[in-house]
Amino acid sequence: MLTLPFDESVVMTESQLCRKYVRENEEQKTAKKVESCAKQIVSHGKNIKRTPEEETEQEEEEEDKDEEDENGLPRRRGPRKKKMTKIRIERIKIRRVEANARERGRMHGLNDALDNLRKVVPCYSKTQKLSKIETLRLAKNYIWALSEILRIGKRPDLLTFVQNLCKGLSQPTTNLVAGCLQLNARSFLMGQSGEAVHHSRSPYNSIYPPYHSPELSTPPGHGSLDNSKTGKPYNYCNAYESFYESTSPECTSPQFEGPLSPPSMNYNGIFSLKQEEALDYGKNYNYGMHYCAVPGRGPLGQSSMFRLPTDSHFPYDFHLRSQSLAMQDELNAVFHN
DNA sequence: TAGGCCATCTGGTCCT
DNA sequence: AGGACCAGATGGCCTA
Repeated sequence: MLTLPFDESVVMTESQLCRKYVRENEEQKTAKKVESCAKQIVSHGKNIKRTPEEETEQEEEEEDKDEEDENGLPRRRGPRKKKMTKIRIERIKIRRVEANARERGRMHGLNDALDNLRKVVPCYSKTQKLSKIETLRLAKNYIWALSEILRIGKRPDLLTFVQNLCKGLSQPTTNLVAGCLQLNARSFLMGQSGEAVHHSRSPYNSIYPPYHSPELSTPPGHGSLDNSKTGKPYNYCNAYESFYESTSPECTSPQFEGPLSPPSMNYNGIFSLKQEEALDYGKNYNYGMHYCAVPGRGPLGQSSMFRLPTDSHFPYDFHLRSQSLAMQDELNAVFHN
């Protein structure tokens, strides 16, 4: 019946520790409540000089004798309604208090699991926590994006990756993700014609040449999505489909076509790929969360981005061989402020 | 001050 | 009977 989670104590965060402290206080309060209820029952039993068991038996005997209902009609068959005596009410109260404590604990477990989920999705921040719903949405997008990478066998560019992550997320969360990646969130905006607007000033620009889209470039310093001017909410779903000609994660789950190994988690809760070659390139290169996206050399929005031949040799294309571990650290720092 | 988010309480349902 | 799970209600806190 009880399903215990795996031992998460080793990854307990400050917030979890704080919550644990609060929890312990609550447990003490609950214990006091139960104790007081129990005392009431005992005192009640003393007053009437009968034990609760005797009380119950007595009640049942009385109920057996009570063959007529309040209208004087013969008693119907079926489960009898037990009288709500004081002692029974107190018992119900105790059960309720205990049930509340269990429910609280259950919700705490759920929140702990959510905290752990927050740690393995991009943009984990101790100071600015994602809400529950946003965490779930981002996690879903993240899984979907990684699945797409596995399915296609090639890295998308950073901007595309972030766009996928942000589908369906609220504007503040989108801004947060953009901020984490030091991307200008405006670069997510698509032109009216559905053309991608991109000019990202990302950490990767220092390694790879930026996209060449001078006609679409946006002045720097606009760090937030601003849909108020158009009056229309930005629809990432459309953007996505214009890129990939595929269903968006908002619509369907990815179709796995091959026996790909799912991403595994390392001790940090970071996704990494199960691949033997990784050893050749040093120390389990992490992907995904520590996504070391490299902008494609072509223009963003190039629909061939995810349309590689399906017989491409995954995971060989997958290695980020040219990336240094130092760069990985830098990117990790970006994702985990 | 309204709205979002959250924790908690509560009663109902299902299952063991 | 009792525990797990769920969803609705409620009130507190925070922020734009």
